Amino acid sequence: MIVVKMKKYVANVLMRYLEMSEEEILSLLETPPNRSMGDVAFPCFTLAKTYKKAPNLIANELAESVNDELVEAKAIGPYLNFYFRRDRYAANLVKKILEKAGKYGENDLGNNKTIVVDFSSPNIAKPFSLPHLRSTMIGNAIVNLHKALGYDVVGINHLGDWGTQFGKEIVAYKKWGNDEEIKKNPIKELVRIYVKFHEEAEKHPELEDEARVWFKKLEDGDEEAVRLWKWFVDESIKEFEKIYQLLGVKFDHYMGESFYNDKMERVVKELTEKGLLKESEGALVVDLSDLDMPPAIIKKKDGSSIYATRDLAAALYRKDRFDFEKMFYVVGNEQKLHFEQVFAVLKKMDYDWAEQMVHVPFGLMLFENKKMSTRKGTIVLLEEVLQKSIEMADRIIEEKNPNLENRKEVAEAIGVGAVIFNDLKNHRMHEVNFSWEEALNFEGETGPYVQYTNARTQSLIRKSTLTTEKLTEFDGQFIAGDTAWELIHMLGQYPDVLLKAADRAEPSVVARYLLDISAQFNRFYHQERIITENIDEQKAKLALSLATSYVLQHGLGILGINAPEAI
RNA sequence: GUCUCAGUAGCUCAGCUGGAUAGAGCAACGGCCUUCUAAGCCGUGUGUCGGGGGUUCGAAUCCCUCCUGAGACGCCA
Repeated sequence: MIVVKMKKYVANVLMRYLEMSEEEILSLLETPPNRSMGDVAFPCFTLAKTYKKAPNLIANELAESVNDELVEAKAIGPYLNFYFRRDRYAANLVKKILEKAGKYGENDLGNNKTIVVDFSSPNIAKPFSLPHLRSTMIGNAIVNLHKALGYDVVGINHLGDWGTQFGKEIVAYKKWGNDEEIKKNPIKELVRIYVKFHEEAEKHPELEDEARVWFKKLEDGDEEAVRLWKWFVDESIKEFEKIYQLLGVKFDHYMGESFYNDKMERVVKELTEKGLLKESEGALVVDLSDLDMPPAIIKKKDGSSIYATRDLAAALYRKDRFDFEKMFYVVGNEQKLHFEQVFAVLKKMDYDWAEQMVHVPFGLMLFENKKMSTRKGTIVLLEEVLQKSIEMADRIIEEKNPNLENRKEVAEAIGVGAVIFNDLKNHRMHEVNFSWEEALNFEGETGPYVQYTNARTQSLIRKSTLTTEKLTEFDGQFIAGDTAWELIHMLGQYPDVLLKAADRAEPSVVARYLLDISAQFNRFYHQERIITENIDEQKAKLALSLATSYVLQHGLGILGINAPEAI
């Protein structure tokens, strides 16, 4: 038997002595704070009531009776602590990881069921700013996680290519736009006139009405409006694609809001038939007061659509087309209420699959402690951040490893990796206050640190005379020392790390884990010589290094970060 | 005002869905490159876990309440 999950194994051992199910025991098992207290701990507090005995007595008695070839039980106070036979478990696990190679940690839990992830979704005619990085990379990680768990994943970029802002953009263009500039530098010029629109609208509120008129024209298919809109969209997508390529993010579909233009009547019709629509202050709304929510506006008083209508149309369309098991919306927390309303409306329409939709919110990204705003021109461009980071990586390579091959590619991988990792390492709900210093830091808890550690494992493999194919049999006693053992203990948890990250839709779980693995591998590396004279010893240690490398590369891959072989 | 989210070391943050002495990184100081990449490793921490109640064998973690900050709250997305 190949044992990967320590807790599962211990639970099965305990089942021989206790009248509890595997699940019950598993829910109680924990990992002791340090390895000298064992590898898995079973707290006996809850048994005290049923056995009417003090927990430490129960632990003692169990310790005496438990007898197993792979695991030894010892009582420490009220805890029953299990110590695995290190050499056997180590050889076992590392062998298993090497067999699965780059697939260790994956499983087929998803059973090819479909999930849809709606992410990134930048707004047309606006720059790809730093806050969009969050939706893009969190969404990308959720896509990768679910693929690794055996789901069919459909990634959709729900581009913000429709809405009143295009009315504003058209008005601004007609008043202040400069064709030459737009051709040269589309997004920059479009933003300039958009910002100007808002400045002017402060003084002349009637501009807002003009914008609404133009948006209505756009919805009605007015030739000029459509032509301008299409132009803005095409220019914007060109710029976005450069960034997606740099980030290594791909979508199965670009289906922006405009895609649902001809699908919204169905929503209105259905809502009407189901008697959910009512008029309020000139608009058509779905009343949600029974759920303590403000009404969802379906049609504005001028008859034009609004984002809730489009989101409803999109949900119905996607359910029809993809028949998803689950759909994730990776959108900022400030839209929480909006999604609650959309889900609530679907439920009122009697679609029980509304339960399968989840909003995955994340905290705002701030700059100098303030919300970034296109209107106010207080945004940090992602492109600029990536370029600076890549330059920084290149400078460091110049300094530390000037003869590196593929230097340009590596600098890109590290520079981009640093920015992505910096964004994904913290809990997604936290607000992130962007700081140049932190984003361009490559030491400590950073992407480059993990990439560096992986490059070290690769370097060992290159240096060794052994080939990786020969690493199938080795003696676990050489990787049973304290630092190696802690590393092995952690490597064994990777499958659960992926499950947890997917369950919580929380990429930072993976990022944190990779930092821990890296730190532990580096301790091992410094403390023990890996390429030793003793070939058996070298075999075992190299196998552990290779196993570590598989996990680091896989984890970085989940986060959407490249892992160069040498940096 | 109502709702949501956050409040852990000087700074940035972890803390396994209630457990054994609350941990990392940054910054600071001191060590470690004639042997596997120093983007590294080792050492040095007096923390009211925002305050106050409660739940229980046990609370940073769950409940209540208050304070602070951010965001949302019908025709923007």
